[in-house]
Amino acid sequence: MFVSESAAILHADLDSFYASVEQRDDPTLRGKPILVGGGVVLAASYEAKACGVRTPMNHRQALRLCPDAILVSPRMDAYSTASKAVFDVFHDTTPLVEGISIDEAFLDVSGLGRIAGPPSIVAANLRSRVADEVGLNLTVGIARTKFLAKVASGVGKPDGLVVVDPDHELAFLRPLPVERLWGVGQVTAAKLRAVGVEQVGQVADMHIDELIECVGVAQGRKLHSLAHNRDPRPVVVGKRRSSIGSQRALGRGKRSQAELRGILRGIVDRVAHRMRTSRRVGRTVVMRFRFNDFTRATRSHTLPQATDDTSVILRACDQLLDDMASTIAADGLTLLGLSITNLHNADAVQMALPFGELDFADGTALDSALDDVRDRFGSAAIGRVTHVGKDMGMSVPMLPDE
DNA sequence: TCTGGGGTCCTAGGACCC
DNA sequence: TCTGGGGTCCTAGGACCC
Repeated sequence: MFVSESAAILHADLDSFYASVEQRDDPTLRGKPILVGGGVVLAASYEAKACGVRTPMNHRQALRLCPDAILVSPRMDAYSTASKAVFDVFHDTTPLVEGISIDEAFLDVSGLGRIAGPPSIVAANLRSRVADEVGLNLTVGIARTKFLAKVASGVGKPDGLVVVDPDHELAFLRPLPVERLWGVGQVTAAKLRAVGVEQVGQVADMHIDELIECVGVAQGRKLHSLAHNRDPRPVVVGKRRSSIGSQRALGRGKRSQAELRGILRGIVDRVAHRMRTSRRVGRTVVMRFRFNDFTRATRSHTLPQATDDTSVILRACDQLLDDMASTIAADGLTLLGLSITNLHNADAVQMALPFGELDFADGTALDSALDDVRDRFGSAAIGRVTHVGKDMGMSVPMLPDE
C-alpha cells in the first residue's frame, strides 16, 4: 500500500485536447483523422498523428501526410468551457491544483490517503469522472515530483495512467532521451549531443561544471537536478500570468503604413480589453516584429504608471513602430505582436481611487511610508499596499477596512 | 517545408543608486 | 580625483513549452 504521508503529485493532461472536443461534439468526426486550425495545425486527432502529423505544421504539409484528414476551424469558446468543466473536477478532488495551460494541471494529492485512498485510486477516479462528466480522455502521471509526474503522463499517452514507483525512479528516468528533460529543446539537445550525451542517465553522470560549460549556468544547474530526480518545486495554487499579449501574422504582402496602424490598433484593442476583463494593469509595453527572412526583433517601453488604457498603450506602440519604420521598409514585416508585462492587480489600484493615492519619493522605506499614512489618516485607512517599485517610489492605496 | 498564437524563464549590458 | 562592491531596473535577445 502506498504510504499516505509520502508526497504524491499527479500530472493530468487531456489528450489532443482541441481535436478531442471536436470529436466529442460531432460524432461524424469520431475515429477519423482531423486537424484543428486555420493555416497551421493547432491540434491533430490521434488518427491524424498516426500519419506523422505534428503541431505546428502547415495544412498543406499535413494533408500531404494525411490526405483523408478533415479540417476543422477552432472553436475557442468550446475549448475553454470544456477546460473549465475539467478543472472543476480537479478542484473537487483536491484544493491543491496548479493549472499549467488550458489542458494540463498538477494536483498534489499527498494528503488524501485517508479520505480518498492512495494516489493511483485518486487518479483512476479522476480519469473516469472526466470521461463520464465531460466526455474527454485524461492521461495521468503519478510520482513524487512534478517533473517525474509530467514525464510519466507523457509516457502514458494516450488515455493512460502511469505510476512511477518511488523505489525505481532513476531506473525509469535514466534510459529516456534528453529531450524528455523539461527545458531541453532542439538547441540544448544539439549541444548535449555534441558532447556525446543522449540519455538522461548520461546527463546525471556529467560533472555539474561540465554541464554548466555546455549549456549555461541556470540551465546546467536545472538539468543536473532534474537528471538526478531532484525537483523540490511544490504545487502552487493561484498563480497569475505575468504577461498578456496578442500577435498577428501578416503574410508576405507589402503593407502600407496606414494598414499597419490599423492592424496595430486592433491588437492593442484586444490586449487592453483582455487586461480589463481580467482586472490587470501593466507598465511595460513589448512589441514583437518578424521580418521576411524570419529574423525577429523586440522593442519595449516602460511607462511611468501601470495602465489598461487603450489610448495610452497605443501611443507607446505607435512610437515603437515609428522607431522601427526604416527596418520594416527595408526588410518587410511578416508579424506584429504586442505583450504587456509588469502586470499588477487593477482592483488594488481602483480601491485607491476613492481616497486618492499617495506617492512616496525614492528611498522611502515601506514601514515609514505606512507610518506616515497612519499618522495622517488613522490605521483604518490602510487597505492594501499595491505597487512597490524602487525607482517609482510606491503607492499606498487607502480604503477603510470594513 | 516556408513556419500560429498564447505564454514562461534566463542572460547580459548599461544606467543608476547607496 | 579615483576607486569599489552590491543591488535594482530597463532593454534586447533567445530558448522553450503547449
